[in-house]
Amino acid sequence: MTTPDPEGLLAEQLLRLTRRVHRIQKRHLERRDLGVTPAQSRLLRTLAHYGSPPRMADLAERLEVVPRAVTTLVDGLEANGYVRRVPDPTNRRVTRIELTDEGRETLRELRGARRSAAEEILAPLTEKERQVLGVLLDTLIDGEVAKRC
Amino acid sequence: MTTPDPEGLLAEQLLRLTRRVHRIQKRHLERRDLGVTPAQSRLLRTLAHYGSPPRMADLAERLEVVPRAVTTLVDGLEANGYVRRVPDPTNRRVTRIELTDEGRETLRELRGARRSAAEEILAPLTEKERQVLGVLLDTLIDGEVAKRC
DNA sequence: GCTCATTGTTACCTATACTCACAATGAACG
DNA sequence: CGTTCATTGTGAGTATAGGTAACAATGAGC
Repeated sequence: MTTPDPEGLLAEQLLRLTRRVHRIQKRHLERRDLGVTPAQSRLLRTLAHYGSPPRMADLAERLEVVPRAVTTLVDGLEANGYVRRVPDPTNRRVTRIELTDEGRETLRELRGARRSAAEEILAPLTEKERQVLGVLLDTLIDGEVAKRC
Repeated sequence: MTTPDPEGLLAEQLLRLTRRVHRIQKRHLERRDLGVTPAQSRLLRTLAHYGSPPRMADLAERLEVVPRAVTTLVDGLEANGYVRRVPDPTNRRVTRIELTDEGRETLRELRGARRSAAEEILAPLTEKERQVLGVLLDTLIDGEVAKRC
């Protein structure tokens, strides 16, 4: 457009794009019919990065949401048998979240959904442009984290 | 990380960043205490781009949401006196949405909120990097639009 | 042993956007 | 003219994602 306001526009673009990412992601997830919402998918994916089952609080921090939000997500995933709450033997306050075999299987299928969704979104960009975009987004994300410390 | 999955990661980064944009935007809006939510702010801004008052349907298309969603947003803005619903004399089905003087005033204040929010988000990037990011995001957005036609 | 911090959860609220159904209106056409 | 069909906005209800506040159970420090 002709607005002399690149900064405001950037936020606008980001939001607009993400609404789209959400929609596309949701559609690809629904197509697989696994009963997994985008946020649950994200938690599942995050879970796979841990060596040993993390605590709820760990997940909350990693996902950048309040602990209460994690409870709801885990509830849904547990109802579908994708994760399991296991009590920590050394500290009875904490519950650790474990991927079930079914959860691992689902994760594999989700990877396909994620890939096709990403491909659909990023289609207009060349490989090189995608790399640049990745670096820029990383900078933004890390910048924010650094500020907090 | 070490995940050999740049495409899935990009979507992830985008979503993560936008959650943050949302939070920051919301905080900056609340600070001004204008009773305007992020989505309402976006509608208000969109409204300013029209020469003559658009129809609800126009706004829905521009905002890329279903018409029903616009109703709710306009309800909120109208309750605060920022916009006005005016019947179209030539077609009694359509309602046109008009910015009030107060709405225009609010828009000016919002610009400040938007700028400071954007500055906070984009702080880690140089001017040049911001431009590149803008172009890339634009490409993604336009690519999607082009595909639809 | 008392106080205080940590951990997850119950209960509730908000924002955003969706579908479906519907009433009012306009347009097309026999 | 009237019948049919498309357009336009909205009521009703739902889903997703997140947030706050209060709380009970537990652990840690002194």
